[in-house]
Amino acid sequence: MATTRQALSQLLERNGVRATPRRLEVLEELAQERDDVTAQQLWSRLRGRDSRAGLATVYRTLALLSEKGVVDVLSHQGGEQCYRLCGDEHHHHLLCECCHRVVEVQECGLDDWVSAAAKRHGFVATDHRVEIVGLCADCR
Amino acid sequence: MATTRQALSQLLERNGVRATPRRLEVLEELAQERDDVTAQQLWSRLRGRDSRAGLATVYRTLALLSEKGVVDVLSHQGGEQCYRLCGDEHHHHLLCECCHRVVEVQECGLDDWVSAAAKRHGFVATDHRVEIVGLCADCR
DNA sequence: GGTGAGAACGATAACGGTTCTCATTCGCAT
DNA sequence: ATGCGAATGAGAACCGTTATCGTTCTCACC
Repeated sequence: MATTRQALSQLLERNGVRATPRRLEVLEELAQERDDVTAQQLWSRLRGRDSRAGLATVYRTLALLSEKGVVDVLSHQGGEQCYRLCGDEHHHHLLCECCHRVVEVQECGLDDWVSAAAKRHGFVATDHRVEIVGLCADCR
Repeated sequence: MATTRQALSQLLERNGVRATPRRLEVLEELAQERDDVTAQQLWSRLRGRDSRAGLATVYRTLALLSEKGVVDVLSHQGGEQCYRLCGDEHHHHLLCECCHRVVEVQECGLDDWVSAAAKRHGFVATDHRVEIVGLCADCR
């Protein structure tokens, strides 16, 4: 994941989001996370650094970024929302049920299966989400 | 979906849940829903009938039933939790993005793909969830 | 048919994550 | 420099959910 200010700023502009200092701070922090984080976690980490970003700004920024497709939202079974900076392309997620590690699965190849399953029930599929839950290499 | 009191009562007992009058009312109402419903929706529908079930009881019952695997929980992208009475077997869901209809997809057949994708990243898969979003026959 | 212990229940308060409000500050074009 | 609209911070408000607690119900046992 690109972590320079410059690259992150371009990432924002490319997706039609004005690159303000606060948004860059949020995005930069997000880029350093290996796994997904909640808005509150992100906020407290920003607090731990020099940033004085308000909680509302963190929520606003994350909502904006997820709307623009810059970050992924994982709803994590009823708990709070988790955010993660992922690649632009279509992908799915592997979740470790032990350490909660999140890994992207880039190779999808499920389009045929998805549209067949949809067709069988009279649907036309426009999107699909797959979450694989399991144990990562470390937790096995 | 079986809708007789008797059948629903057996469904509860079979899953280790005592079949009390309140729980039967909740389950009976749930069995009449075509799509998924929130706890509050279910509660107000029960209110509309003869039941005086409390909101807390509805929440408690739904939590218990989902824990025992009797009902499915759909997290529906950040909003509130939705509940649905589904079949016992492993299945996935088709969601209509227009009318929010929910249809079960019984045929999975993704196990090989899932374990291969997991293995590729050092994971061992224990479970997976698939949601297909699209348009149903009526909304097309 | 009572009786007692524990589970279930209803009403409502409490909780926690998220969103809204509004006054202030900032960014940018002029 | 200046003005205007967007962005921001602090905290209140909101709302779905959970906890509390006194009451009621269920059911095994007598």
